[in-house]
Amino acid sequence: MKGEQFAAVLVNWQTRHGRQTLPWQHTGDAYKVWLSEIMLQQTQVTTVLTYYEKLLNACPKVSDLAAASQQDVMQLWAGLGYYTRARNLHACAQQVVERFGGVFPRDVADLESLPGIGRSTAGAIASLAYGVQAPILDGNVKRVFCRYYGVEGYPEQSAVKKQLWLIAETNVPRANPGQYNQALMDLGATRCTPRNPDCRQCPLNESCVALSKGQVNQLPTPKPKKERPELYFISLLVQDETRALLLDIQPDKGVWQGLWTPPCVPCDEEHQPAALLPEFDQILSRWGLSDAREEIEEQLQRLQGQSWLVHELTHRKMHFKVLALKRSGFHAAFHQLSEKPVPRIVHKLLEQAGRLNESPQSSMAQQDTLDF
DNA sequence: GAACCGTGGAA
DNA sequence: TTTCCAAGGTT
Repeated sequence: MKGEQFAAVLVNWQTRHGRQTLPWQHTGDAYKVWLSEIMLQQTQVTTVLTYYEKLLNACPKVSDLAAASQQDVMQLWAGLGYYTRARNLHACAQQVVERFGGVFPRDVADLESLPGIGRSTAGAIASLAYGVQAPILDGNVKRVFCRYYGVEGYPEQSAVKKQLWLIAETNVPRANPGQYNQALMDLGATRCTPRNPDCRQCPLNESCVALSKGQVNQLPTPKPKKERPELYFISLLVQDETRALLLDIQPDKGVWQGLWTPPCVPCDEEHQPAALLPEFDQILSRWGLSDAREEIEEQLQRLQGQSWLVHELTHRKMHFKVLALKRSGFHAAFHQLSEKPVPRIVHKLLEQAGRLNESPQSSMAQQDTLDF
């Protein structure tokens, strides 16, 4: 199928079968399109919706976001993951205000010069918000192209990626580029899915190379598997009667930087108490909790028989055990969870602590609190 | 290039 | 249960 017809078929299909009611669609608002595109990077629509509404409610305009504090932005993002996106989001909003007078540029190169906006996101914003003839190449589009054109090889490989971008550039139409790009994404999300694609209801099924060759389930070529290092931690949950929790900010390197977590001591799978006690001594001393040393020692012994709480990241497999303390009175390092940006694991750890504290006949599950 | 960076849902 | 991967970008 030639480029013009390829686009026409997709646009026609999008009108009848594509998604039309997503909150950032049909707004003509580049701020909303940008916000949704950043949140949707490596993240599914259903996950994004609540975060999108929450952030847009807090920051109706890009100038509101630019004026917010970084901690406020992180808190609005907390739980979504890939937190560099949140820092870039904030920096981008500030640059749009400073460099472009509070209006997102329509030029793709200008868009790409902004933090957190790469080539695909720039094309999405330009085409969806401004009707600029610019291609996109996200995971959905890669999959559609790999199958329709029978492209073999892992899509992130540079030669393959180059070929896919060439296809994307060639096909994007002058007319309705935004709806065409939306069609590609909708097709990938609802018909040309990673598994069990619905080729019967695909508008491209008469000329799809993968379908004609019976290669739909082999394309795109899967990414090579990587070993994930397994990491083990003992986390220390100290909570007072107001539910305030001892939290510390993560350093500017590594996972969860800029977010707040309870102290976590790295260890090995065996985690011998004798080896860990000095580490906990340091933590207790730092937070003025040295009187809890014996209790910690007892709990470390007890932890030996317990199973690990697993938290999987893209490139790490993390294991946690929970050590819980109750403390009364004022501590400057104690914070309400609602007041600090915390990663999801913190909620998991608290749930775990609540379960451990539960008496057998108590069925009331405590959330985000230790049972006093 | 390749490593890094979260989380949740589907099968 | 495990595995895969979702509207990627940055270093």
